Amino acid sequence: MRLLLVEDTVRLGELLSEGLARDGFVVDWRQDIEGAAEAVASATYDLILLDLGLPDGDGLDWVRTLRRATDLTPILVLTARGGLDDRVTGLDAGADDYLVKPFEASELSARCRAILRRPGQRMTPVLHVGALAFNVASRQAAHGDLPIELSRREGDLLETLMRRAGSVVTRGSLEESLYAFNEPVTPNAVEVAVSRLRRKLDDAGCTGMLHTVRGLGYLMRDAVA
Amino acid sequence: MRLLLVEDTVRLGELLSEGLARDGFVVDWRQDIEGAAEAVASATYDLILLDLGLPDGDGLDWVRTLRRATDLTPILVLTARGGLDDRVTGLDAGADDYLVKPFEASELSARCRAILRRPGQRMTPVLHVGALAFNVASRQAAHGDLPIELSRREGDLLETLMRRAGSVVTRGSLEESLYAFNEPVTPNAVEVAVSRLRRKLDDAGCTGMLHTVRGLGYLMRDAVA
DNA sequence: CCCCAGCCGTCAGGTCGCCGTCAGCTTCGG
DNA sequence: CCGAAGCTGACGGCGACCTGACGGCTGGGG
Repeated sequence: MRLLLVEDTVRLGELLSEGLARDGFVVDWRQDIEGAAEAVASATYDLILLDLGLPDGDGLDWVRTLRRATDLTPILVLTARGGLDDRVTGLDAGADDYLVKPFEASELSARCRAILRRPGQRMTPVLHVGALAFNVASRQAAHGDLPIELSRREGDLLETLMRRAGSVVTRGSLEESLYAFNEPVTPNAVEVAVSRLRRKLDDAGCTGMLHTVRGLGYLMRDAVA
Repeated sequence: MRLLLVEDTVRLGELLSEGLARDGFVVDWRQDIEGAAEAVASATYDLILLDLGLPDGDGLDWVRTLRRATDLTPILVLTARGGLDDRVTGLDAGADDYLVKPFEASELSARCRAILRRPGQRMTPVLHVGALAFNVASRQAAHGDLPIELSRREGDLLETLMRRAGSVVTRGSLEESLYAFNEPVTPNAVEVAVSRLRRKLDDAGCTGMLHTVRGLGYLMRDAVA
């Protein structure tokens, strides 16, 4: 789960980035609308956290721009203004939810999870591919009744692959969803992660579900002949 | 997906070419506007990556020229100048997006993917010819329900043939869409690729769809008696 | 604070599939 | 029946991918 945090206060930005990262999110942090627009153009986010009152423009205008461009990424607005009017304006502009400052980092994480879990959103609590299941909230995988212990990366990887089960996920695309821009990483990192995940799946009896598509990427699908 | 990279710095050009190639793009790299214009005249690109500040002219002028000639290939401008004015000028000239240096190769790839995925979809997700289908995104082919495993080249080849199904595609034209200029290749390479593709299609039951037109090229069409 | 354990990114060496080349064969037109 | 065009089996180099080993880092005890 990759988030874009747009917040101009350095102190707060750092704090929130850390808190969210600690809760397992991959976070890109930008400090103005220009930077945010750039980030959105370069990567796909599962959620955008947007502070209003940015130095280079009105955040809500940006929301409208995004929506006009048919970008449906959920947006959570963070603001000090808590009045009902502001709230309505925000939701009208196309935001999905509001969180009024001040709040705890942990509260923010919880709210993020809630939005991502929302009905109609992309997050089903439990993903299934054949006999393989992955509980997104608890980060637990299982093959039938047999639980599979996964590390954080392995879980993230499995999640993205399962979400796009049946189609090829490019290495670049995986890299994008596993790492923020400020985490430089060799291309090999993804291979290694896949290798380790594959081993655990195999050990659990899920053989032949995670395919390599040479020159393109990886493909998750139910083991069919 | 074939890209034209226009960048005069040798070091950077090499780096980006490699990075993009690694992410599955076919890349032609030119170092000046003259070379770029030449390339555009002789091949069709899915995206142009244009550095400004080239030795033989202003890149933005070239963009305007292209647009005036109704060439709508998406253009991503790479530049060190990040000011808002420059940005506006670039977009006004007809560029589709801006990426400010310095950036990572992986970031560039991501941006390319984002642009290519943009609405306006120049690309039908699934091509059909008779019972034969090819999913351009997942690079998977199928005859009815039976999936057909294709290598990268085979997929590229099938894609071009299916896109022009019903008309003869010359060997030269195939060569152009499969290979970048800097990949020297004997004419026989295409024949071999066709041969291998034909075998896989035959094995999957798609007999007699891929015809040879002696002296001209190849023709893909539904098998009719 | 130190130590230990697990995670994970890096590296290097090995394996293997892809595909371009070649050469010999087949097909086709005249 | 000849020559040119096209086909295809064999081969080999290259590079993508895999994986075991290593070590920096982090988080949790004690």
